[in-house]
Amino acid sequence: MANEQDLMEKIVSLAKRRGFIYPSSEIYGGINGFWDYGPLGVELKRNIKDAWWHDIVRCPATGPDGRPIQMVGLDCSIIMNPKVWEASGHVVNFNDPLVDCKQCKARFRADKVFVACFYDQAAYKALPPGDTQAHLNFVRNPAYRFGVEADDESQVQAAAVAGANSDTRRKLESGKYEFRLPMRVDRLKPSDPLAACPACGGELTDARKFNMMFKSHAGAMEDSASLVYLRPETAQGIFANYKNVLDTTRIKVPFGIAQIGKAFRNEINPRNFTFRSREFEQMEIEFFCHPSQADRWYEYWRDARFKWYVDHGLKSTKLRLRPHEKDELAHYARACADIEYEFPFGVSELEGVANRTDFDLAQHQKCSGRDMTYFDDETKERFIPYVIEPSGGVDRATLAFLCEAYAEDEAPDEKGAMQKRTVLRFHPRFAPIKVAVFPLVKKDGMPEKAQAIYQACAKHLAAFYDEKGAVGRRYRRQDEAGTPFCVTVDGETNQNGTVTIRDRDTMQQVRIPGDNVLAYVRERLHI
RNA sequence: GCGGGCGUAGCUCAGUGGUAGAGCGUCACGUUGCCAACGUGAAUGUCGUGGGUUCAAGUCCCAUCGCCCGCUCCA
Repeated sequence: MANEQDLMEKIVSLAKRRGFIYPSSEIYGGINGFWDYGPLGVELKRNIKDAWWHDIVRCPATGPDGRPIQMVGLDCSIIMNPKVWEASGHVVNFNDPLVDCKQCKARFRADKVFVACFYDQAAYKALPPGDTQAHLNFVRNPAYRFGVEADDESQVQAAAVAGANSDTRRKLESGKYEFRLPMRVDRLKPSDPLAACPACGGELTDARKFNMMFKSHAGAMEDSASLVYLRPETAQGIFANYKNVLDTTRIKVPFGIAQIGKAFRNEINPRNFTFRSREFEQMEIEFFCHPSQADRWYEYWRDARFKWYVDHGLKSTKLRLRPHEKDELAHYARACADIEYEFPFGVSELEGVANRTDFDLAQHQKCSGRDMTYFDDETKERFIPYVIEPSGGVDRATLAFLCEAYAEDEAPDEKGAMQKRTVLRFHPRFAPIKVAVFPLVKKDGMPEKAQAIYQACAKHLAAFYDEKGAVGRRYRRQDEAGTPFCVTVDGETNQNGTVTIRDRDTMQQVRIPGDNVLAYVRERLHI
């Protein structure tokens, strides 16, 4: 763990030092949960988004039905009519503290749930005096404690007795049991094991407001009528536009709508560098299909998305595909799998693939009054499509690729002694800079020739020119930026026009004609 | 949210209540001949922020913000 912690610190440090990721508004002390991407970071992140958009929208694969996948893009506004969030369930119980049962997943208003105990007097008196732990264990024994829903404290005992079984009631009447310790659940200390679910007796989570949406006001008046939310997910914008897309594109089920965009969640506890941020970017597909085909499409997208991460360099040994257990599923989902990556700080979710059924469209149909059904002209069938949702975090993917790329190896210095080298082994598609061009020294016309090669490359791909300091240092700098190739103009260039081109990972150099640099790089990087 | 640790130069970090420091990095000039070269010089700090104690605070106290770790949480 110490090593992993060191590794994460090195990555954070490198990210800052080389301009990948900075703390947001750092000159004012930063702000918890917000991050900025620097010059290299913005290229990395953009490359990831571009690759996703290309592979999903522009050039989609063949689906499980043997036909090319139908996919269109969308870019929705961040602020929408608040009714969207009422329909989606995000606004539920806005002001009320809520608790969830960890066991049965039921949700209650914390100020309406009380916990108490029926003490077994005989057992209680038999406890060794002065043994605090024994008393605590006694009180927390699930056999005695219970939760009950009641409007206020005065009703707790009656409600508890009414809910008790006949055996318990007899013991209460005979004085063997005593009613004790009624306590509102949101007044317990966080995570107090006394908290018990009124439905099943299971352990409850801490009381908290579940609404994590950032709020603002649209218009001049800051009243409840002007209240709006920053979207906490991009999905609802797609559902809200589902009918528009159907009506304007001649697209047919099965098809998908893809979107990349910012979302905002007022996380209680941002943590782990950019992994859990309050402002983040999602790349998300809502794939609409016939209910009978949903399982098949779910499996297809789950496996396709997993493979995408593997194909772009995440080691399969560090990736997990974790299907959710039945009791772990959200209320709207019939199946869900997380694609997880083994970050230095632990295994965490990169992307979730869920079968959301017709929950969202049915919800919007109900709340908006608009018809969300689809009519299949071939089968003459009318239905609300099921939705398969692969939803990935762009910032999480960026962080995963950054962590995966980070490597330290050894390289000989000028005198032949081995020195530690830090190198980012990015997939070529993601490397922020594809090729760097150097003159070996700043004389004999080398800078001019190098500039010409740089200019030719820069028209087609991300290139970088550097003539400062020793060439070895420039190589190492590019290693830390993850640049796959470095081109050096030297004395021989003057004689025959050839340059050296150095590979980031092997550090081997080959001589090629200066005119061939662009073609060479494009061929090797498949771009 | 709770508990613990830490905030000093771009990075990593020293710093005993008494002049603000090192290594690396950055920049300039010179030198150069392929993997963090060398020489000379330079820039960079409200010591996270705000109060307090003191003749004097980077150092002690309080608050606050941020980061890290553990727990919790992540519809």
